[in-house]
This record gives sequence, C-alpha cells and structure tokens, in this order.
Amino acid sequence: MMDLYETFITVVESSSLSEASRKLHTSQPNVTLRIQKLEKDLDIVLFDREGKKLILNPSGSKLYEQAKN
Amino acid sequence: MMDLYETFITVVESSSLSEASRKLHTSQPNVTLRIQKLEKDLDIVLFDREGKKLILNPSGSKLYEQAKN
DNA sequence: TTGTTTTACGCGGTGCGTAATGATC
DNA sequence: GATCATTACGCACCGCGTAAAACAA
Repeated sequence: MMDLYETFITVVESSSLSEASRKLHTSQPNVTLRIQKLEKDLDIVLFDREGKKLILNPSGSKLYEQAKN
Repeated sequence: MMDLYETFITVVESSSLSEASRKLHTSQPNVTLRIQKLEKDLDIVLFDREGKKLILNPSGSKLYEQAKN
C-alpha cells in the first residue's frame, strides 16, 4: 500500500486534502481513507475536524515531528 | 505477505517443502506458491526439480548466502 | 451553488486453505 | 499405495477510483 506516513506528511504540509491528493497523485477519498487508516492503526486521533478544516492536534503534531525525518 | 526470503531460507534448510511448511505453519501449496513467486519476482530459477526433489542450483545457492544474513 | 470531506459501492490483485491432480518412489 | 509437489478453486482482505452523500462557506 501507499505509505501512510508519506500521506500524513503531505496532508500536514498541504492546505487541504484536495491539494494533498493532487500532490500524491491519488483521489481525495483515498487521502481521507489513508488518514483514517493511520489513525486507526495507531489508535490516535491526529486531526481535529472543525468545519471542513483538518487541524493538526498535539498528537498529530508530535507524530509529524517524528515522521518528517 | 509472509516474507518470501524467510520461506526460501526455510525451504533450503529443510529436506522438503512439506517439512518447510510445517516449520512455517502454513500449507504445502503455499510454500510452492511462495517459492514460485520469489523466482518470478527475481526472474531467477532457484531450484532444479529432479523428481520430487528440489535441488538448490548455483543461483539459489548464491541467493541463500546473501539472504541468510 | 461551489468546494470540500466523507461514505458507499464495485473492481482487481493478492495470499490463503482445501481439494484435486500430477509425479515419484 | 504412500508421499511429495503442483495446480485448481473459492474465499477474505485490501487499496483503489468513481459516484454519491454530507457538510460548510
């Protein structure tokens, strides 16, 4: 499968899932599913959903610091 | 998928696919399929089939030397 | 209405076990 | 016949894309 961490990093560094999906050359739904899968695999919520915005929460921020290296 | 190299090493170190399948806690057909897949992935024949015996050939031997570490 | 995220659905690929077949002893 | 390897078959799982739905601006 496509690497979930790469997807996560790309999402964090994008302004939307749409933009991330373009960078990752995949569909928007897939990005949603990958993030959901990552959260489920780790059993950690990484983003808070506020409206249509995904806001990285402290857990997500911590993971991002680790994952980007 | 189960690691193909682990399967390969186990087969090499066993006297038969049956024995290997027992060590690997899987079925005989699966071991056959994994070896076939490894050979196909690498595009290298690893064993010569003589009767019901699988005999490691030079290519297989070389791979085994690399893989066992 | 437009742009976004999410869910629903179906498809193709993959690895598995069981069963059947083939082949050797 | 017994024992082994291989092939056939069906099943479950997974990741995908498209389509539909849900939701916010």
